[in-house]
Amino acid sequence: MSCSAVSIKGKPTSFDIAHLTGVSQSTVSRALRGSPLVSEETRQRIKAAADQLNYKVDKNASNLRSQHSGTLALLLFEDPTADDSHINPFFLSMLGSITRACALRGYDLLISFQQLSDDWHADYADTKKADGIILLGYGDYLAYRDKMQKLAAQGTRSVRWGAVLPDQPDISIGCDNLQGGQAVATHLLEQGCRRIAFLGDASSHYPEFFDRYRGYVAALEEAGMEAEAALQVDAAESTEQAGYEALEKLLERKLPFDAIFAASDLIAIGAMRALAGHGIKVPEQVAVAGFDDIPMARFLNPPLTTVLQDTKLAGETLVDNLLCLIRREPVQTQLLPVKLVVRRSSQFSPT
Amino acid sequence: MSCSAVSIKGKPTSFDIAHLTGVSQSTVSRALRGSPLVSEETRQRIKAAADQLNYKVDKNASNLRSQHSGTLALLLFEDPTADDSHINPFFLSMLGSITRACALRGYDLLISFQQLSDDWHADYADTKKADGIILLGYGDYLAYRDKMQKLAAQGTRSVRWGAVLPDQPDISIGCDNLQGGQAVATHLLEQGCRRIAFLGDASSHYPEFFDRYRGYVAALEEAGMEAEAALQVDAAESTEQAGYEALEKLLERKLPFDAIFAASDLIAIGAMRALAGHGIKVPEQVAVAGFDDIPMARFLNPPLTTVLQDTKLAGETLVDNLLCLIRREPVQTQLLPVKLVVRRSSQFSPT
DNA sequence: CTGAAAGCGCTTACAG
DNA sequence: CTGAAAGCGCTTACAG
Repeated sequence: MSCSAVSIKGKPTSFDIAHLTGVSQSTVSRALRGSPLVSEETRQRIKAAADQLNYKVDKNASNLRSQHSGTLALLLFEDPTADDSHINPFFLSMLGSITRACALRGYDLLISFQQLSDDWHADYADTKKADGIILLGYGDYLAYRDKMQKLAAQGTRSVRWGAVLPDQPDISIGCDNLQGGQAVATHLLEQGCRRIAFLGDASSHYPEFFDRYRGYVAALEEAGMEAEAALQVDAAESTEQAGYEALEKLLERKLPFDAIFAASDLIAIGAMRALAGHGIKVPEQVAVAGFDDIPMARFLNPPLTTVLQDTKLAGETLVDNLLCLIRREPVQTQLLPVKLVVRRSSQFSPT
Repeated sequence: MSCSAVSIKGKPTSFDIAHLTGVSQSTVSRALRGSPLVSEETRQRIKAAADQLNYKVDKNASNLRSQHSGTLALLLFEDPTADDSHINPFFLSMLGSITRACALRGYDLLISFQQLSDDWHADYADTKKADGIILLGYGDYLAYRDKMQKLAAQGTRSVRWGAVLPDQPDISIGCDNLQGGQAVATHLLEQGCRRIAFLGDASSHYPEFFDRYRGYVAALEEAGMEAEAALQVDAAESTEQAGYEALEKLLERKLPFDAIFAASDLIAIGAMRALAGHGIKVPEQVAVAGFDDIPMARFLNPPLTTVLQDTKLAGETLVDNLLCLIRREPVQTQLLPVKLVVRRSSQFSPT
């Protein structure tokens, strides 16, 4: 089909619209950007012409000129697992809510999965492809802390999902891991469990797990008990495999335990598999609880007691805070509420 | 910290690097792009200076000039569910593999979730933000077919995940749904099931489901049986809820059945919940199979027999084909192999 | 309310 | 192998 008005090769430009409507190119630009300087009648004519030619503003040109991209970048850090096909469902859920939050605010989203070990090629901000960066993922906090520091030093605007720490170089949003951990442990104690093992790293390398652990310790202390170091088993990666191995390690210690508090749902799933392998019944003999409430938690056998993080709110908060940063408005680190979700895996009933 | 060589306000440009190294800006650009026209010695000097100033090529400028963006866009279509928080895990998995495939090929990826009902604002290509578009998602094929046609007419390069159809306006990559459906039905027949219900739309509105249904019909015919229309129940959306409702509808028909072939795993999960609600035992009384092999399939109770689609290969194929299109190389629609994964849910054992 | 003009930071013929 | 220059398609002071 040929155009009735002007014959144009390739994509039309604002000059084409200008010719077609008999105004200047500046006016076309203003009209399409919604400038109040253009009369309504002119704007309508211009819009009609733009529609007719299927004209769209070239973002590369407008971004170059106006020096912002209307785009955010999401960097998802993965454990460098051999099997690269599965991302922690919790982060997938975060990714979904961040994508939606961006769209609602008129921003596009670039995504990138990064191996923590790789060279951090978060060039999106440096190359002006994105106005700011959202960091997301598990991984050794201390290992990428200096990278965040570098980002901040370069003036890159970024927010991070993770533990809110006193000495951090950036803005972070996280859920109340401490309170979540405390809620889980309190619940398990209420079920009658007395020897609760914790599966997950409890060091400043993994501050979110550490906070969950601290909450667990706090709950025990509140109940007049003391946390036993031998009942904590590292599981740095938040994977099923790490959970499986952590439980095997726990069993090797030959200590009695009647509950498992896994630092994440994936770890809990692995632990449950290991328990089943040893013929230990969940929840009758050993109660189990996780953290995250990933979609499959309710479908497990038995359904998993866990802590729900509101990923929708989390995504929105991350995006909103980053947009504040971009607009140079003041922002603060924030702690989001969590909710204990009780399911059958914690219905402890020793005989 | 202040720069030792030249004092610069804001981000450095290629002119800054040129001044610093005593060459022209053109040479800086060539050197950084790896042009063979630059001597190795000069290139090294320029690279060193660029590193020192932390210079990065402005993508908006280079994209504008060179007329391509090095970016692909992924449009994920969602069922307009009220609860907007969950995306079908299968597509999440595809999203992961597409992201990785893009990264490996040096492309960035923009993502966007789209409601099928919404105005299709796939402006990424028109606005030059992306060189091409990947379409992904369930939804009424006929409802967005003309939109794809429009995309193609505008010269937008795009590939779609979905059924490979004779009359389609675009390039699509899909798995062999027909063979997958046949494999499931054959397996259920081998388990001794004789009255296999199909849960899922079987019309050209949902061509992937339709192909799975056709495979099921073919398997029955091969066994000398005929598909019974009353044993097929629509479940247009691929959601747990749709599966639940489909099974309730099936039960209302008061027809005997001994197996459920759900057009997707999510539908199977909903159906299993409904079966449990009626006290019907899976797999003893009714065998169940799904399609997709989403991560939670193996954790269900009982673990779900299903059809694995190789999402890694699928993502790579989509990206590679789109890149071919962008380079104006010939491409073809492709059918990817599937694999039956047998788990306990199909261990039919009537008493 | 509108237009002429400068310029965002590159890439790439063109000329040497 | 290198440089001077044009130009990608916009936005936005500046002048009216």
